[in-house]
Amino acid sequence: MFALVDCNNFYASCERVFNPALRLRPVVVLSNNDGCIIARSEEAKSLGIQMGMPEFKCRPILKTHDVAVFSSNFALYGDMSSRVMMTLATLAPEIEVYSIDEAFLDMSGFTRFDLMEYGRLIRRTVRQHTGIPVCVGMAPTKTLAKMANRLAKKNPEYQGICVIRSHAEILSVLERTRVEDIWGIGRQLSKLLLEKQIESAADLAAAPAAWVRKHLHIVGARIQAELQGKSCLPMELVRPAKQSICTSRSFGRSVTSLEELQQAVATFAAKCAVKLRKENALASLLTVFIATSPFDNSCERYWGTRTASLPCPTNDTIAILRAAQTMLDGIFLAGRSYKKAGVLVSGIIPKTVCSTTLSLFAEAAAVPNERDKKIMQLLDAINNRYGSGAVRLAAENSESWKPHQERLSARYTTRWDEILEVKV
DNA sequence: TCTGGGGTCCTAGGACCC
DNA sequence: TCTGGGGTCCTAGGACCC
Repeated sequence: MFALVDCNNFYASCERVFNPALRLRPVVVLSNNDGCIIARSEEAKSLGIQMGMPEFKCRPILKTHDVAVFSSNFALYGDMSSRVMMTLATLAPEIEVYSIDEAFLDMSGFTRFDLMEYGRLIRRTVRQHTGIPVCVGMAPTKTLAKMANRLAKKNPEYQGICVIRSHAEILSVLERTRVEDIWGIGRQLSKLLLEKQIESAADLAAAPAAWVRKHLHIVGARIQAELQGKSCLPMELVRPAKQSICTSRSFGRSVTSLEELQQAVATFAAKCAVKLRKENALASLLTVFIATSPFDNSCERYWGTRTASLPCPTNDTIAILRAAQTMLDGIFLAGRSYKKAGVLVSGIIPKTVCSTTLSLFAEAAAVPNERDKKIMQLLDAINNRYGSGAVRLAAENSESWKPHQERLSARYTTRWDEILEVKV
């Protein structure tokens, strides 16, 4: 048995934990740059505010119903997430942190337990330790546990818990779930399935296996097996090493000059280097991209991107930043209004493996030496202690392109100086 | 005026190896 | 004229997830 524990309206719930006045108000949280709605409390959902809606389009509703609107505060959500996960880790022998607000628990040893009762314990404990409401779904496969969780969320009479175990229970849940609501079936696959009159999860479970293998490939075949109660997605207890790391932002305003783009790209390159060092890894490929707005029809859309291999795998801020600047020169076109840029590092290798492999062109490529490594260590140490951005390269500058973040709440759990702030 | 960010896996096809 | 079998690596594109 697997349990899927999923936080309810996670970002909105985080805002409420530290600001109890919000309990009586609908709450929404915006994406970066205060662009789209990415989280809604139940009250906000029932006002008809859709996930992913641009904020400016629902401004009238937000205003009329006195909705509390927040910029996204990832320092807060990330820390709250780890509190929830730490609590969950005490409630099961194995836990897989699946996303910022979800975790699978291994329930296979709980055969003698009343799982409903245990689900209530999980909910109560997480609520008590963190203030975050969660729902719990339990079933013999991960896909079915996801489905159970969804039912627990959708039907108030379940009181946040849904356990499916017997063959009859599985069948009943499959019949009540449409294909597009199955974990792993997105828009394209739903379309294909609906054309074939496969409309419910029960239909998919009963579809000919060869057809599923052919049209939905291996991923679909696994989903089908899971729906039939055959578990083929095991618990993943350690997070696999990252294969790519991306830092990108939409700009608060349009940016036209190369100089401003350089400042943005420098900032993103430096962020990628920090993330690489946190992963204890080196990157061998670097991608830089810049883009105009996809929504601005008054001018031609431009998406400039370039990828190059680094002379020598590295996580050195200065080396990555230099390479990124050169690549930016190659894709920059004057006379455009840029709205977004980003830096992506890939070809990632663990530091331990690579430290012995030298580039053929090592001498020419200015391999990061001991001194550079020491500088990076100091940089990280200072920023860890005094806050990210306390020390940075002069090339990093967000003056001109800084994203909007006008409704940011306090970082209640990670900053002493903000702990008493409550903005409503 | 205003529209997010960060990932993964799979497949197909080409180039290449023995 | 006839031309096998079994692989790897890389990339682009498509699909999905939160």
